[in-house]
Amino acid sequence: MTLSKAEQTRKSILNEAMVSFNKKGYAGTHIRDIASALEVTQGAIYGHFKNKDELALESFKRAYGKVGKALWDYIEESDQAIERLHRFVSFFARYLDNPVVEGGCPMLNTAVEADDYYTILKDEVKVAFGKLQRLFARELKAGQEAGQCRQDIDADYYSGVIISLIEGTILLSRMDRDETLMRNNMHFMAQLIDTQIKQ
Amino acid sequence: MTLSKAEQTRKSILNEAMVSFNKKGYAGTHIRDIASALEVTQGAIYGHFKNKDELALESFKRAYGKVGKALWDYIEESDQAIERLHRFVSFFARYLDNPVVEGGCPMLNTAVEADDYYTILKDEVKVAFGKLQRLFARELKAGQEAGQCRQDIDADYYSGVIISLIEGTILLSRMDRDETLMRNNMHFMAQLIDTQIKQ
DNA sequence: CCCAGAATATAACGATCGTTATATTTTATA
DNA sequence: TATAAAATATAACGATCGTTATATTCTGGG
Repeated sequence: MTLSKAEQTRKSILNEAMVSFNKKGYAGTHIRDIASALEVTQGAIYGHFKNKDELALESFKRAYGKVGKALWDYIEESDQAIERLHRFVSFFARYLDNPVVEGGCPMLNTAVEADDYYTILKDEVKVAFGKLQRLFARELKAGQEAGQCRQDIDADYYSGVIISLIEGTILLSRMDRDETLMRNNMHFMAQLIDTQIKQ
Repeated sequence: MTLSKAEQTRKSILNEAMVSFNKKGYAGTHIRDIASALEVTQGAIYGHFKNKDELALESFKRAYGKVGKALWDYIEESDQAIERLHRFVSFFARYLDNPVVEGGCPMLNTAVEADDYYTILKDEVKVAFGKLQRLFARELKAGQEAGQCRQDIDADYYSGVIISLIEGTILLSRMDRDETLMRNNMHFMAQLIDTQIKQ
């Protein structure tokens, strides 16, 4: 499992690019900056990636893959349906001070910039959001089957609400670095789980 | 109130810039594109605005000013507290197909890109979000004074939840142009007002 | 209607962008 | 350890960026 020299280079490029794209966006990220930050040349980058588009796409995939894995690992620490839903939500509280990828939520950041133009990137963002929504819905349905969640509620409905509220909260709370909004909204979602979802 | 020739030019530049910044962001917007779209020269633009930063700032102010005015006009059509809260929320349903400014919510778009770098722009976004949050909270408090909203709830708490959920919903629903999420979340917020806020 | 001053056009600057052709160095293997 | 191939460095390309100095055109008050 030891990486070759070239694979290490590729990985370090991808890591640097991932952070840069997440912090500065597509248009604000420049190949030269990534190269000089790593003390390699632009030629080295183009040896590993066809062009900026491919680098951006791979960077985003890596970014949301990291988020998904960290989220899943956190959820998996419990095997109780309600607790797992609480963990799904509270996981994102860390996005204020210590996001999985520097610069905040990659899906949020990429969604905004990719919206009208970069079609390939936008399609990948849709995939990522789809996975996230299905993940919460699946957990809720599992809770229903386990008799711990109400049977008369629509899992997809609540999944959409929760994901929207999480992303909105990350956006707003990052603006003024005040913990109040994050804490309030986390409390609201916890209440929502206990009063409307919990059996 | 008739505008001079020069004032008309300035206004048309600002309008074009406002849309471009809202659709393509700061880094993705170029002075040349604005000039050629209006069939004026770059010199004309620099005659009216000091530089790109000033143009971006003025554009954002104009953009969220438009949003605020349209929102306020819509709310003002009713004088019943609960109805006004419902209008506050439902106003943003239009952001799917017909946003106030082409390209979606200016606050959402600008917040993401301005987050880590463009300090002046970020400060203005904070001002805009602050106004929006205070507006909802003020309406809720008015409802409390009128005896139409519960006395034991915190207006600022619910204001933060609602604004976050609105912005998250705009983000998510714009991704796949599916009306379902927008409709679901609008329904959720309406329920929230009727069951937790309404007296 | 004239003409000073404002508005706009022209043209170019230096910097920087993404990308590529080619030279050099390094790596992995025989 | 020799060597072909892979990885990386060098250097430059054309395009485009924000900005500005200057020339020209237009506008509104006398």
